[in-house]
Amino acid sequence: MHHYPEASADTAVIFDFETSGLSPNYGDRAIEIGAVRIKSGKVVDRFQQLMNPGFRISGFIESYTGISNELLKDAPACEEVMEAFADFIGEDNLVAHNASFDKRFLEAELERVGIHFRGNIACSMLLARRIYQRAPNHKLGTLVAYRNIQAEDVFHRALADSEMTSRLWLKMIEDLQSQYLLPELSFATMQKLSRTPKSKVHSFLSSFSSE
DNA sequence: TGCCAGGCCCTCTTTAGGGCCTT
Repeated sequence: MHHYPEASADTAVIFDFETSGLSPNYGDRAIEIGAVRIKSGKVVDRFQQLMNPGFRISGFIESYTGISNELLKDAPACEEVMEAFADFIGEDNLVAHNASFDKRFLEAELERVGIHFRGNIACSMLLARRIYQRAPNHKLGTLVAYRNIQAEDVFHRALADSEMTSRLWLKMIEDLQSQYLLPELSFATMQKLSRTPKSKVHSFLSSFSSE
């Protein structure tokens, strides 16, 4: 897999996992993957698949996600789905909301099928904490409302959350471009911004725009 | 319905603690 951090920020795969819990190191597995591919700011492809983790999920996860054990019973195994998702990712850069969480599951599930993921992942939450410092909080649902982004009819399903994260990602690009008069933002610049101390965000963007 | 992990980030910090996010 080759990845291109110098690629434009508006071309990427935005993805989201639903899982049986919080930690793959403690036996949790993916139960659903959803993704939206954007190219030059437009949605050009989608991926959504439930997957059977091989055990019953808790009642908490059933009600949190709306994904029942009954639904998972006939779903393909994680390994089969993850191989297909690796093909879907291809060479694109990745985005997720609170990416450290989704990255852990992506790496753990891909390792199970012999794929060592080495791509770039940007975090929309870290960016939103810098760009929307006055938002009430930086949960996906709050940011969607805060920025008047079209919501899906459900939350906590993989494709719906991916769709909303993709809209948030594009909105952040749009807001940065209009606020700092930037002609184009690279994926790498977005990643750098997500690691810039909050107090230095303005100077980072100002210096970048004058380069 | 929740507090199982872990990275980020602030503060009454660095020999640490706790809230925010994700499921």
